[in-house]
Amino acid sequence: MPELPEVETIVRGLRRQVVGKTMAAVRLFWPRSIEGSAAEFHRQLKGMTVAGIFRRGKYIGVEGEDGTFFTIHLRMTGKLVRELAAPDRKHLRVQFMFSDGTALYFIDARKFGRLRLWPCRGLSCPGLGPEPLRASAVLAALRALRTMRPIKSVLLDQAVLAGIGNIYADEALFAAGIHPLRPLSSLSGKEILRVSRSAPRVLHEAIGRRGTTLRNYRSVDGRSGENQEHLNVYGRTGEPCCECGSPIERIRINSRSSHFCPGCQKKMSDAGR
DNA sequence: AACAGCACCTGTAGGC
DNA sequence: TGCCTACAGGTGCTGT
Repeated sequence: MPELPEVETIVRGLRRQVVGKTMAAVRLFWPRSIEGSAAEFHRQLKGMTVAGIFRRGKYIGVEGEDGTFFTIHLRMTGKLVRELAAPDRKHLRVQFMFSDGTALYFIDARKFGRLRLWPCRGLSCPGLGPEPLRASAVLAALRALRTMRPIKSVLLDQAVLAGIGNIYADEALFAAGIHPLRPLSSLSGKEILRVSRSAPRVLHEAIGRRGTTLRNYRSVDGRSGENQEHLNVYGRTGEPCCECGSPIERIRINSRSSHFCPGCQKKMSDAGR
């Protein structure tokens, strides 16, 4: 479900809601949501006072005052909410009860989301690329790679850049005017520069709109995002492109949908743009 | 190296 | 209504 802008929105909400609170009780309704020992997870978290909340890529990190650190990855349908709405009840996987009487619920219809104790303090992780929020970071990451893989696959690779998912990869490529199947190594310097600028831009814009709500994403206080009103290609198969009017096409890349405008995103290099 | 296929799971939408 | 298929914002494994 959530990509970087949605996770960032959730993290900002969590900071306001749970920092400083103490977990009086933790209940695991679906223990497989916990990676590693569920018993150990429960033992470590009970009584923990939350000192800080962090984001790294699509991971949420929660640090306790005693240095305990755990992560939450929401995968496709994970949600963190303060209030348990009736339809969410059957998807409740983990419940955190705080000593002030408030609660935080981990809801996850498809059960893909994972919580786990993190071995070290902080969210350093050797498998994650840099944050794609600055053009210079994206540029450096793309320039360091030489591969014939499609640019879309590269953007989705969390080891290259951490946080971009299917929506924002498609939107960033549309904004840059680059076809998703173009091999990275075929991109000109100017084209690499365009992607490096468009990816942070679409992410920052989406954060400003508190993310994209297509189905079940909600911020911690239950609000929808607004970025779905501003998508140019994702989920718009057959609709006219806002720039040139061509019908948006959908193809499969690495078994995932890719949406693009055949008029604005040519398959061949377009040095003239 | 990089791909497809499948696994993990459930819900929803559309065709018949 | 039911049955079927396809599809979904993610990641990780296996085989080729």
